[in-house]
Amino acid sequence: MNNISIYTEKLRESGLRPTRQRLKICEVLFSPEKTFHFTINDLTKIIEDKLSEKISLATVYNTIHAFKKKGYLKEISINSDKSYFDTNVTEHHHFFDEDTNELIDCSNEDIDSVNIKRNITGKKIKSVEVLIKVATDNQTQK
Amino acid sequence: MNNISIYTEKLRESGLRPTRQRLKICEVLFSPEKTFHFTINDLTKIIEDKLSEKISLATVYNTIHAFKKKGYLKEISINSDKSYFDTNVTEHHHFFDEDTNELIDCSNEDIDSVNIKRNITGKKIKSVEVLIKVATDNQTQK
DNA sequence: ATTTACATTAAAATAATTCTAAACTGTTGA
DNA sequence: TCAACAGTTTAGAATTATTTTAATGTAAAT
Repeated sequence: MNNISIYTEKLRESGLRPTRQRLKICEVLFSPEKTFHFTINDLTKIIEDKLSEKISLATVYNTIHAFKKKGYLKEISINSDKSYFDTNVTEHHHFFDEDTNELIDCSNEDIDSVNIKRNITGKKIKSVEVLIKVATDNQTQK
Repeated sequence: MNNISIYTEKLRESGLRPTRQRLKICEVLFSPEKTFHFTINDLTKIIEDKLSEKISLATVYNTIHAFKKKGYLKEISINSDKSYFDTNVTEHHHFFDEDTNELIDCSNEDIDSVNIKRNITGKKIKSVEVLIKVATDNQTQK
């Protein structure tokens, strides 16, 4: 698998220097066939465990924010304690399993598009996100 | 205005002791005719400035969480840096102004109810929240 | 009144994230 | 090719939000 040249190209296109660290992070994030969700903590663990690479936490944050700004990642807010990121940057919504703290993608068929009948003067809609929290029946609402 | 006896009663009903601190917080949160949004920081400032009362930050956190658990407040996650709370506990959605960091309630007329066509096996839907991020046109998406 | 269980408090601890300033490295252009 | 510059990385410190701790205080039950 030599995606490295592809990632190099992509990074350069977006005005980001293709450094060793960024290429590694690209591999972790964009090589899997399926998109996925992660926290900075998850990502750092993957980098350390799977690839036996040591990338400074600050660099991971920098890179993730750079990728987010370029639109290669989406940030999803569920609770305040940490940020979740999504490698699926298409417009879509989420289920959040409160029992397992797991995020599940909604496909277009899962939910009708949200119809907003009001707008805020002078403002443009930047994003519309639906978050459906689920839990087993006996669970208290969080 | 003697809501104090009302709050005392409410607290007692929910199994919370009506302490001086809790009654003060009730006054700040539930006396205004209009519901509103706040962060813990906002609330602490209001308590210190408007009422010249000093309530320990830990107590504010405890109380807000107790009130949330009892269903007197809702927590809204927008970004990871802080939690927003809402004294409007009815089912409703929000606009979030990225320029001003302001939360705006959606009324029922503003948005059609969200139609979810999928369910997660063994799980019950606990909440459905729509968050519409807005910003002035020239603003970069956050 | 006393007791008891729940609350408050300041301060310390923790966790997520950002900042800093120095060292490093792609890239550009001589 | 190589020097020089601008953008990057890094470890560690700083910051911010929140939680924990352990001692003290207080509402309510006995």
